[in-house]
Amino acid sequence: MLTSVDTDLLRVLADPLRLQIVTLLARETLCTTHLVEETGARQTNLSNHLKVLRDTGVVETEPCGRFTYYKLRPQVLEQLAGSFAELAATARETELNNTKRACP
Amino acid sequence: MLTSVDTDLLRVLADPLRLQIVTLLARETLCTTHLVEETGARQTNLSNHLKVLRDTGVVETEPCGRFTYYKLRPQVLEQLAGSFAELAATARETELNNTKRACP
DNA sequence: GACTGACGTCAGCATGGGGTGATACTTTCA
DNA sequence: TGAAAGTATCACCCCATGCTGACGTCAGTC
Repeated sequence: MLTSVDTDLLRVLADPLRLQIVTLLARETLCTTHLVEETGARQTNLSNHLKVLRDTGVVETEPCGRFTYYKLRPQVLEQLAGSFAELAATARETELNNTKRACP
Repeated sequence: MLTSVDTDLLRVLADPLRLQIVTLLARETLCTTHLVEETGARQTNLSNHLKVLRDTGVVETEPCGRFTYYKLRPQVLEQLAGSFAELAATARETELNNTKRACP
Protein backbone atom coordinates (compact mmCIF):
# COMPACT_ATOMS: atom_id res chain seq x y z
CA MET A 1 0.00 0.00 0.00
CA LEU A 2 1.22 3.45 -0.88
CA THR A 3 1.76 5.81 2.02
CA SER A 4 -0.19 8.89 1.08
CA VAL A 5 1.55 12.21 1.51
CA ASP A 6 -0.04 14.68 3.92
CA THR A 7 -1.42 17.52 1.82
CA ASP A 8 -1.75 19.78 4.85
CA LEU A 9 1.95 19.47 5.54
CA LEU A 10 2.72 20.11 1.87
CA ARG A 11 0.50 23.17 1.80
CA VAL A 12 2.31 24.52 4.86
CA LEU A 13 5.71 24.00 3.25
CA ALA A 14 4.59 25.35 -0.13
CA ASP A 15 4.77 28.96 1.05
CA PRO A 16 8.06 30.65 0.07
CA LEU A 17 8.54 32.45 3.38
CA ARG A 18 7.73 29.37 5.43
CA LEU A 19 10.10 27.24 3.37
CA GLN A 20 12.77 29.87 3.87
CA ILE A 21 12.19 29.67 7.61
CA VAL A 22 12.46 25.88 7.50
CA THR A 23 15.68 26.07 5.47
CA LEU A 24 17.20 28.54 7.92
CA LEU A 25 16.16 26.46 10.93
CA ALA A 26 17.63 23.34 9.37
CA ARG A 27 21.08 24.90 9.75
CA GLU A 28 20.75 26.40 13.22
CA THR A 29 18.23 26.99 15.97
CA LEU A 30 17.12 30.63 15.89
CA CYS A 31 14.78 32.98 17.72
CA THR A 32 12.23 35.27 16.10
CA THR A 33 14.54 38.26 16.09
CA HIS A 34 17.11 36.36 14.07
CA LEU A 35 14.44 35.26 11.61
CA VAL A 36 13.29 38.85 11.19
CA GLU A 37 16.87 39.83 10.35
CA GLU A 38 17.44 36.92 7.98
CA THR A 39 14.18 37.07 6.06
CA GLY A 40 13.47 40.81 6.15
CA ALA A 41 9.82 40.07 6.86
CA ARG A 42 7.75 41.89 9.50
CA GLN A 43 7.67 40.40 12.95
CA THR A 44 3.90 40.00 12.85
CA ASN A 45 4.06 38.20 9.56
CA LEU A 46 6.74 35.84 10.81
CA SER A 47 4.84 35.19 13.99
CA ASN A 48 1.81 34.13 11.97
CA HIS A 49 3.85 31.76 9.83
CA LEU A 50 5.64 30.34 12.86
CA LYS A 51 2.28 29.58 14.43
CA VAL A 52 1.32 27.62 11.33
CA LEU A 53 4.60 25.71 11.46
CA ARG A 54 4.08 25.03 15.16
CA ASP A 55 0.52 23.79 14.67
CA THR A 56 1.67 21.40 11.94
CA GLY A 57 4.45 20.07 14.15
CA VAL A 58 7.20 21.16 11.79
CA VAL A 59 8.96 23.24 14.45
CA GLU A 60 9.00 23.33 18.22
CA THR A 61 9.70 26.22 20.57
CA GLU A 62 12.06 26.60 23.48
CA PRO A 63 11.59 29.73 25.63
CA CYS A 64 14.76 31.48 26.76
CA GLY A 65 13.97 34.54 28.83
CA ARG A 66 12.33 37.10 26.62
CA PHE A 67 13.34 35.17 23.54
CA THR A 68 11.73 32.16 21.92
CA TYR A 69 13.96 29.73 20.11
CA TYR A 70 12.58 27.78 17.19
CA LYS A 71 14.05 24.45 16.17
CA LEU A 72 13.14 22.11 13.37
CA ARG A 73 11.77 18.61 13.98
CA PRO A 74 13.72 16.45 11.54
CA GLN A 75 11.27 13.51 11.71
CA VAL A 76 8.66 15.46 9.78
CA LEU A 77 11.00 16.12 6.88
CA GLU A 78 12.35 12.58 6.99
CA GLN A 79 8.89 11.10 6.73
CA LEU A 80 8.06 13.42 3.87
CA ALA A 81 11.25 12.47 2.04
CA GLY A 82 10.40 8.81 2.59
CA SER A 83 6.88 9.17 1.22
CA PHE A 84 8.09 10.90 -1.92
CA ALA A 85 10.86 8.36 -2.38
CA GLU A 86 8.31 5.56 -2.15
CA LEU A 87 6.03 7.31 -4.60
CA ALA A 88 8.94 7.84 -6.99
CA ALA A 89 9.96 4.20 -6.73
CA THR A 90 6.44 3.07 -7.56
CA ALA A 91 6.40 5.43 -10.54
CA ARG A 92 9.77 4.04 -11.72
CA GLU A 93 8.40 0.52 -11.61
CA THR A 94 5.28 1.57 -13.48
CA GLU A 95 7.46 3.20 -16.13
CA LEU A 96 9.70 0.14 -16.38
CA ASN A 97 6.83 -2.33 -16.75
CA ASN A 98 4.81 0.09 -18.86
CA THR A 99 1.80 -0.56 -16.65
CA LYS A 100 -1.16 0.96 -18.43
CA ARG A 101 -4.90 0.56 -18.05
CA ALA A 102 -6.69 -0.26 -21.32
CA CYS A 103 -8.94 2.32 -22.99
CA PRO A 104 -12.55 1.78 -22.02
CA MET B 1 25.13 24.36 0.07
CA LEU B 2 21.57 23.36 0.70
CA THR B 3 19.51 22.57 -2.38
CA SER B 4 16.44 24.70 -2.02
CA VAL B 5 13.11 23.02 -2.63
CA ASP B 6 10.99 24.42 -5.43
CA THR B 7 7.96 26.06 -3.82
CA ASP B 8 6.05 26.10 -7.10
CA LEU B 9 6.30 22.34 -7.36
CA LEU B 10 5.27 21.99 -3.72
CA ARG B 11 2.26 24.24 -4.24
CA VAL B 12 1.22 22.14 -7.20
CA LEU B 13 1.46 18.93 -5.20
CA ALA B 14 -0.20 20.46 -2.13
CA ASP B 15 -3.67 20.24 -3.67
CA PRO B 16 -5.57 17.11 -2.52
CA LEU B 17 -7.02 16.30 -5.93
CA ARG B 18 -3.70 16.79 -7.72
CA LEU B 19 -1.90 14.63 -5.17
CA GLN B 20 -4.56 11.97 -5.66
CA ILE B 21 -3.95 12.12 -9.41
CA VAL B 22 -0.21 11.78 -8.85
CA THR B 23 -0.72 8.82 -6.51
CA LEU B 24 -2.98 7.10 -9.04
CA LEU B 25 -0.56 7.74 -11.89
CA ALA B 26 2.33 6.37 -9.84
CA ARG B 27 0.69 2.95 -9.99
CA GLU B 28 -0.43 2.91 -13.62
CA THR B 29 -0.64 5.11 -16.68
CA LEU B 30 -4.23 6.33 -17.11
CA CYS B 31 -6.29 8.48 -19.41
CA THR B 32 -8.63 11.28 -18.36
CA THR B 33 -11.70 9.04 -18.40
CA HIS B 34 -10.09 6.68 -15.90
CA LEU B 35 -9.17 9.58 -13.69
CA VAL B 36 -12.74 10.87 -13.78
CA GLU B 37 -13.93 7.43 -12.66
CA GLU B 38 -11.31 7.07 -9.95
CA THR B 39 -11.54 10.52 -8.43
CA GLY B 40 -15.21 11.32 -8.99
CA ALA B 41 -14.25 14.85 -10.03
CA ARG B 42 -15.72 16.66 -13.03
CA GLN B 43 -13.91 16.33 -16.34
CA THR B 44 -13.35 20.06 -16.62
CA ASN B 45 -11.90 20.23 -13.14
CA LEU B 46 -9.56 17.33 -13.82
CA SER B 47 -8.48 18.81 -17.13
CA ASN B 48 -7.54 22.04 -15.38
CA HIS B 49 -5.49 20.21 -12.76
CA LEU B 50 -3.84 18.05 -15.39
CA LYS B 51 -2.79 21.17 -17.22
CA VAL B 52 -1.14 22.44 -14.07
CA LEU B 53 0.66 19.13 -13.60
CA ARG B 54 1.73 19.21 -17.25
CA ASP B 55 3.04 22.77 -17.01
CA THR B 56 5.10 21.88 -13.95
CA GLY B 57 6.55 18.84 -15.66
CA VAL B 58 5.12 16.40 -13.15
CA VAL B 59 3.26 14.40 -15.80
CA GLU B 60 3.57 13.93 -19.54
CA THR B 61 0.92 13.04 -22.10
CA GLU B 62 0.74 10.35 -24.75
CA PRO B 63 -2.12 10.63 -27.24
CA CYS B 64 -3.83 7.38 -28.18
CA GLY B 65 -6.63 7.94 -30.66
CA ARG B 66 -9.37 9.89 -28.95
CA PHE B 67 -7.80 9.24 -25.60
CA THR B 68 -4.95 10.99 -23.83
CA TYR B 69 -2.79 8.94 -21.55
CA TYR B 70 -1.08 10.59 -18.61
CA LYS B 71 2.07 9.18 -17.08
CA LEU B 72 4.13 10.35 -14.15
CA ARG B 73 7.71 11.56 -14.54
CA PRO B 74 9.55 9.86 -11.66
CA GLN B 75 12.56 12.21 -11.79
CA VAL B 76 10.52 15.08 -10.38
CA LEU B 77 9.48 13.09 -7.32
CA GLU B 78 12.94 11.65 -6.90
CA GLN B 79 14.52 15.08 -6.85
CA LEU B 80 11.93 16.30 -4.38
CA ALA B 81 12.57 13.31 -2.11
CA GLY B 82 16.30 14.00 -2.32
CA SER B 83 15.91 17.65 -1.41
CA PHE B 84 13.81 16.85 1.63
CA ALA B 85 16.18 14.09 2.69
CA GLU B 86 19.08 16.52 2.49
CA LEU B 87 17.16 19.11 4.47
CA ALA B 88 16.25 16.50 7.08
CA ALA B 89 19.86 15.36 7.33
CA THR B 90 21.03 18.92 7.92
CA ALA B 91 18.36 19.34 10.58
CA ARG B 92 19.47 16.10 12.28
CA GLU B 93 23.03 17.35 12.43
CA THR B 94 21.91 20.68 13.83
CA GLU B 95 19.92 18.85 16.48
CA LEU B 96 22.84 16.57 17.32
CA ASN B 97 25.36 19.40 17.65
CA ASN B 98 22.79 21.70 19.25
CA THR B 99 23.80 24.44 16.83
CA LYS B 100 22.19 27.60 18.13
CA ARG B 101 22.74 31.28 17.44
CA ALA B 102 23.23 33.38 20.57
CA CYS B 103 20.55 35.83 21.70
CA PRO B 104 21.27 39.31 20.43
C1' DG C 1 6.30 50.54 39.56
C1' DA C 2 7.45 52.41 34.94
C1' DC C 3 9.63 51.54 30.71
C1' DT C 4 11.38 48.82 26.92
C1' DG C 5 11.88 44.98 23.98
C1' DA C 6 10.29 40.33 22.32
C1' DC C 7 6.25 37.92 20.76
C1' DG C 8 1.54 36.72 20.07
C1' DT C 9 -3.32 37.68 18.67
C1' DC C 10 -7.00 39.69 16.22
C1' DA C 11 -9.72 42.00 12.55
C1' DG C 12 -9.64 43.78 8.04
C1' DC C 13 -8.17 43.90 3.35
C1' DA C 14 -6.68 42.07 -1.05
C1' DT C 15 -5.18 38.58 -4.09
C1' DG C 16 -4.59 33.85 -5.84
C1' DG C 17 -6.36 29.88 -7.14
C1' DG C 18 -9.86 26.03 -7.16
C1' DG C 19 -14.60 24.72 -8.93
C1' DT C 20 -18.06 25.12 -12.55
C1' DG C 21 -20.70 25.77 -16.93
C1' DA C 22 -20.51 26.87 -21.70
C1' DT C 23 -18.14 25.97 -25.64
C1' DA C 24 -14.69 24.46 -29.09
C1' DC C 25 -11.78 20.97 -31.07
C1' DT C 26 -10.54 16.30 -32.53
C1' DT C 27 -11.21 11.50 -33.46
C1' DT C 28 -14.08 7.52 -34.23
C1' DC C 29 -18.01 5.24 -36.00
C1' DA C 30 -22.50 4.49 -38.23
C1' DT D 1 -21.34 13.48 -43.50
C1' DG D 2 -23.50 13.70 -39.14
C1' DA D 3 -23.44 12.17 -34.42
C1' DA D 4 -21.15 10.96 -30.33
C1' DA D 5 -17.39 10.60 -27.21
C1' DG D 6 -12.95 12.32 -25.19
C1' DT D 7 -10.57 16.29 -24.01
C1' DA D 8 -9.08 21.21 -23.73
C1' DT D 9 -10.02 26.13 -23.06
C1' DC D 10 -12.22 30.17 -21.38
C1' DA D 11 -14.77 33.29 -18.29
C1' DC D 12 -16.67 33.66 -14.07
C1' DC D 13 -17.66 33.21 -9.05
C1' DC D 14 -16.14 32.61 -4.53
C1' DC D 15 -13.47 31.28 -0.74
C1' DA D 16 -9.00 30.39 1.54
C1' DT D 17 -5.06 32.51 2.88
C1' DG D 18 -1.17 35.76 3.13
C1' DC D 19 -0.02 40.59 4.66
C1' DT D 20 -0.68 44.44 7.65
C1' DG D 21 -1.65 47.59 11.59
C1' DA D 22 -3.27 48.03 16.17
C1' DC D 23 -3.11 46.20 20.38
C1' DG D 24 -2.21 42.91 24.32
C1' DT D 25 1.03 40.20 27.13
C1' DC D 26 5.09 38.78 29.38
C1' DA D 27 9.99 39.21 30.90
C1' DG D 28 13.85 41.96 32.13
C1' DT D 29 15.99 46.45 33.65
C1' DC D 30 16.19 50.84 35.77
